[in-house]
Amino acid sequence: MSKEEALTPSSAADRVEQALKFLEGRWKLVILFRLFGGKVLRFSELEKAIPAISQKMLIQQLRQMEADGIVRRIVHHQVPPKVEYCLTDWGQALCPALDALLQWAAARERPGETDARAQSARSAS
Amino acid sequence: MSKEEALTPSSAADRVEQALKFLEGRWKLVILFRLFGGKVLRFSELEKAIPAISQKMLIQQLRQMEADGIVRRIVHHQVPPKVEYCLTDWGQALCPALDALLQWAAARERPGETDARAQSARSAS
DNA sequence: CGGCATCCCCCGTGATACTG
DNA sequence: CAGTATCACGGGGGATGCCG
Repeated sequence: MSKEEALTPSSAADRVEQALKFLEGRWKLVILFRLFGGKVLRFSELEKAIPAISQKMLIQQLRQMEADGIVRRIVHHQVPPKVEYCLTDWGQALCPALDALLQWAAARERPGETDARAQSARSAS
Repeated sequence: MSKEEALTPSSAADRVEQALKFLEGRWKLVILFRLFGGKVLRFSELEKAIPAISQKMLIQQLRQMEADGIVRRIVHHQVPPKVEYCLTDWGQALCPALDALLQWAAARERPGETDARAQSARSAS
C-alpha cells in the first residue's frame, strides 16, 4: 500500500538504518528477546536471565533503549529498591520482527522447511 | 500457534542469541537490507550504496556472512574483476524478519498505525 | 576493479569497588 | 537490590598503501 510514498528500495534501506541505530549494541536484541511478549522483569531477573552480560552493560543498554522509547522503566519507591522493565508500545511493535527472527533462527536447525543450503557455488563466465 | 512446542520463552531467547551472532556487527543488517529482495549487487555498488562504510568493513562483514551462509559470493573471472553478492536461500529466509523491521521503522514515523506512545509513566505502589 | 595488509586510535566492554 | 564510578584492556573500525 501507499506505493506513491514507497520511494526507492534504497531509501527504504536508508530509513531502516536509522531504526537500526536503536538496536545496535551487543546486548540490545538479547535483552529485547527477554522482554519479548510483554513480560515485565526486574533488574535482577534480567541479570539472571542473561548471565553473560555485566551489570554495567545491562544498565547501559537498558538506559539507552529507555531513552529511545523502546523499553519502559518502572521504579517502585520501596526499600529494598525494585525496578522493573518492559517494552513500551513502540517496543511491542518490534515483536513481529523479533518473532520473524525467531522463526529464522528455528529454520536454521530445521532444514527442509526453508530448504536452505540448496545452492552451490557457481562462478559466472 | 504451536503452543505445545513453545517451550520456555527463555529457551527461545537463548536460541535466538545464537542466530543473533550471525547478525552482529555494525553493518551486517545494513548490507542485508541492501541485498534485500534478491538483489544482486557488485562490490562497488554496495560501496556506493553504503557511503558510510569503509571498504575494509564491507569486505569483512561480507566475508563473515558468506562464511555463515547468509550471502553468496559470485566471482566473475574477467578483467577487470567483477564480483557480485546476493543472499543465499537461508539469507532470503531472513526477508520476513527484515521486512518486519522495515515495518517497525516506518511505524516510528507514522503514529496511529501502531498507536505507539499511548502509554504513560506509571509507578507501581 | 576488487581485496588484502598494515598501522593506529577510539570506544565499547568488562572487573571491581562503592553508594543509596 | 539497583545503580554509579573508575580503571583497564582488547579489538572493532578507520586511513592508507600495495597486489592480482
